[in-house]
Amino acid sequence: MPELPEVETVVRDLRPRLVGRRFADLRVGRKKLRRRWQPAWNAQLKGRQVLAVRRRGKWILLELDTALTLVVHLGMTGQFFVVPGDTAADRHTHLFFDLDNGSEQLRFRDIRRFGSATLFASSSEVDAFFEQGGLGPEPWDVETVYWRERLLSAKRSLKAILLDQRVVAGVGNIYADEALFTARLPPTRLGTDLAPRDAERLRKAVVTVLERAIVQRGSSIRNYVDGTGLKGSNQEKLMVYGRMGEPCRRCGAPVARIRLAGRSTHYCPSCQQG
DNA sequence: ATAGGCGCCTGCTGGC
DNA sequence: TGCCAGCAGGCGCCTA
Repeated sequence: MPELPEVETVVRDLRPRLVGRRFADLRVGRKKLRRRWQPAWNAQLKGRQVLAVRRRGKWILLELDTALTLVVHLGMTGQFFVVPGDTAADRHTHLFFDLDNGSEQLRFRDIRRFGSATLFASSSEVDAFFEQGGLGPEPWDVETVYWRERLLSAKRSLKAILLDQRVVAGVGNIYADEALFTARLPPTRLGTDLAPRDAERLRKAVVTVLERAIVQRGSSIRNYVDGTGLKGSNQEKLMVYGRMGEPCRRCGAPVARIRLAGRSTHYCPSCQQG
């Protein structure tokens, strides 16, 4: 579900609500998430204070005192938000953190449970974890030369390249399609076939669509909510994603949908011939 | 070395 | 109404 803009919105919402506060108590549901919760973490987390809330790619990092870091991924349907402690919870809510006196709670809710929460003992362990996964740079840190190298390093479609978290961190299915539309490049084009000026246009388009989506507080297609439980509005601004058969907002031709890189892929056959 | 398929899960929609 | 297929903001593993 959530890509970089959605995760960034959650982080920005959580930051003022969490920094400086303590996990007075916590409760963990029985259903397992993608990465197994270790029972020993309960005792380690209890009483910890939140020092910082950060994002790296689609990962959320809660930095705690005593160097602990809770690393959360929202998967497809994950939600991470603060609500009054007496708010009703359903069977899909898996983690409950009482903040200070428990008048408010940080909760992790995830219908499909592709999400995860993992406790690391230090920031260097977190770094090693990202290193091991080969997590690429944040989109705004992608340099022209690096980008060119990555496009040329393998013979695969632009869509597959954009979805590869090792190339650039944070882009998912929605914003890959949106960036390709903005750059006016077909998703099936091979990275090895891009002229330098096309590559540069795509690099910039990724940043543009992500920044716009952050301003709109993310795209709520189905399940996504921000750090307070509210929907974003970027779904109203999408140019191609989820619009198969509808007229292209630029030229009026019907938006097409194909299967590419294992994912549903939307594009305008007329605009994206680059 | 890449694409494609599957698995992990649950819920929703559309067709018959 | 019921059933079944197909779909979904992710990602890791396997095979050819």
